Amino acid sequence: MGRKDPAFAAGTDTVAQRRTDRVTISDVAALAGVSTAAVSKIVNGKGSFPQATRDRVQRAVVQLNWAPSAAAVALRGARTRAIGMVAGRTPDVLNSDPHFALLIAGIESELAPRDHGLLLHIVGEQPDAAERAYRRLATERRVDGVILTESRVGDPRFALLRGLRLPAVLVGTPWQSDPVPTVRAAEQDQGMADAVEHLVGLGHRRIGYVSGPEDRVHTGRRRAVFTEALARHGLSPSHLLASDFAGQTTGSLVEKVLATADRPSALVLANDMMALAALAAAQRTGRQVPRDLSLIGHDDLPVGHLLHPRLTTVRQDLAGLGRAAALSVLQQLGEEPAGPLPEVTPPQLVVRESTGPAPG
Amino acid sequence: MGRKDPAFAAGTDTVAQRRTDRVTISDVAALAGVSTAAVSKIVNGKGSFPQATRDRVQRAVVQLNWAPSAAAVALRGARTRAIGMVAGRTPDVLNSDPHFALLIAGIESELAPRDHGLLLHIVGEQPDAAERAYRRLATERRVDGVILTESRVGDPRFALLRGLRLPAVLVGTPWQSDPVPTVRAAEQDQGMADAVEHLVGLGHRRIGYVSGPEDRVHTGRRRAVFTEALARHGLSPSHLLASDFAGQTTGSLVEKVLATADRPSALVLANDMMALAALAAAQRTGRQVPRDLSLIGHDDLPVGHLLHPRLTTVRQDLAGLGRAAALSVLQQLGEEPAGPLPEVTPPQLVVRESTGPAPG
DNA sequence: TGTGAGCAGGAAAACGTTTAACTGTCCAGC
DNA sequence: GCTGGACAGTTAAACGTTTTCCTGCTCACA
Repeated sequence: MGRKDPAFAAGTDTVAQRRTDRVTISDVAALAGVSTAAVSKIVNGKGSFPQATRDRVQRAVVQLNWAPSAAAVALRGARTRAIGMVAGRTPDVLNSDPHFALLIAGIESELAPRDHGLLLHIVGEQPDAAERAYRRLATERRVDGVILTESRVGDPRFALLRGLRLPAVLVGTPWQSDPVPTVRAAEQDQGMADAVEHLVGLGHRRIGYVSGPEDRVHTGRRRAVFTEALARHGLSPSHLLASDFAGQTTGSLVEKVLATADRPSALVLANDMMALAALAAAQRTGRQVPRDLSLIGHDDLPVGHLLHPRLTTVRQDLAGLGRAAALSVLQQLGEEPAGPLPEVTPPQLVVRESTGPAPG
Repeated sequence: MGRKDPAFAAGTDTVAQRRTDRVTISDVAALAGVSTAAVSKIVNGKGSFPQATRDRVQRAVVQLNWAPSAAAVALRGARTRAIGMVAGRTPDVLNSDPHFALLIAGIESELAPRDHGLLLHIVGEQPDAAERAYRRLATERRVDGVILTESRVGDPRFALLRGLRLPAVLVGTPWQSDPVPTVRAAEQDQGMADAVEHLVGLGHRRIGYVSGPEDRVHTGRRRAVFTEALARHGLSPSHLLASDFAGQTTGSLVEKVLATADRPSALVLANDMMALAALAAAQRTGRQVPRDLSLIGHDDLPVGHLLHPRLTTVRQDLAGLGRAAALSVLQQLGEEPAGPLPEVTPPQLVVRESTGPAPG
């Protein structure tokens, strides 16, 4: 067994300490009676070796429980086998919007089987914090590529990452025509358009939209789609509100709007948590959903169909987006054969119980 | 500028390619006119150098936008500056339980300012998947330490990590007396006990408990606390149900219980999402909360006070736990001065609107 | 004039892999 | 008998840092 262990020239008990220390490829090589090069090639399936040698090496690997040091592999020029993601949100907003969790789950479901890690950085809202994070990720060569979400108006990250030569993929709609690879669903506006059709078909005429933060690219886009869809029926939005993603703000905003005389009979909201807040606000002010007010959310988070009434919403295939994004970076890295990415299900209106005929 | 660049012996345009490649410490050294050793010492604040030299080096660093390669630093024996976390849950359960997001946010809030990364792995529920993930993290030396959550009955991870010599900290209650460092709140059972007191005080006598999966350590513990608190009033649980963490299961379980003749008048649930599902189930079967049924959740997730009625719950300081956990690993690594960890607020009953007097 | 301290900084090894280039042996074919 | 090729590996360089000794040099002081 341990008979073949190399006895390096070293201080007497340094060796002892060494032995209990991490096991390296040389230990494996010594135990298998071959060179480190042979071990490396065999575990990486590179050269051609007789079965007997391969077995000896494999046994040694298992016996010593060896795995190549990620640092050494990375240094040697191979890959880090890690993908980065920087979330530019404050912790509590992040928390109240499970959107991220779903996306990350999708990403990991592709990364994990390929033995890649996800290096997550949650930085505050300040734009330079995110930039610093990316810069560090790149110059320290901590990751092979990054996944971006929530592109913003005038987003500086694309240029930054190009400059840093860090492969990247954006989940969502890029700002202008940024040449960064992008994953998104086909017909991505259809869901929102359908939502408007649905409401108009139910007789609603006073329909408002509560958007997320203005600096997100999708905020403007979705609102535009909303407005255009209304325009096709000769209508215009009764209210255009901008909230942040936190439920509290949305709640009081909605309460205020509902208190006015020209209140909407239906509200479309930028995500499901905002819709949940709106629902609560309506109930709190003595209104019933959908009798007095119809609500449509966005994303189709699991919470939506636990509610009473169940939430009508525009389903987004967040996990699918995450999966596609992960595969896209891996393709750029040559870790995954090129080819079409898996389909991302287009946004789709899911009619449940929070929408109904217009009152009166 | 580039005049001092070393001209390595190499093919003609290989050099050109090299130049556009990543910048290394030698480039900085050449530009500043010193050795790489000097650069290293100066940026790490080690030796003593005259201010002029320090300035030259700093300028060169900035000019070339250099940062030490994480791989090289790690290989040299310093730290990876990354902490690992393995979530042994399926993606959709992870998603429907925002508990994780909050914890992660807390962890990152301490890690980020110290330039540490969080390497996240989401593996399925199979126990060996998690074990493999830890093993890889350790043998590949990808992280300096790990944070564990959700200790399970007979949890093999502690022994595993000790064997791997990977510093670890557990968030929550260890199984038996595992000698792994642990962060948890003081008086961690008080919240649950108060919940029972609260219900009994409102006149409830038929009180049930809906727990999470049996293999979690806290499942048994909380249920025991629940049962004991009832016993102090000469009562015993009217129902003890075990659900998973998914809302669906809980919903149908609660519907079923409410349909029986000996139904409880109050229900305590293992987390807020389960309470939300229970609320919906009650409403769906025509019952009003809290008139016909009182509900108490656990964790105090933001969603709880967006609901109608607002959820009475046992608040847990998840972000605080995350922060303390992060600091605890950093202390073990010597990255953070030893000292008391920040206080984690003890679990605390937050009475809101989902609990009321017992009916009839 | 010699000596030692203190300063400013350099040379080189080490960390653990991967890989290009090479070596030695054996055998087939001419 | 010699060449060429396949086989079964080995040697050594390279990746980019950090760190442990070093080496000159200057200057004060005996």
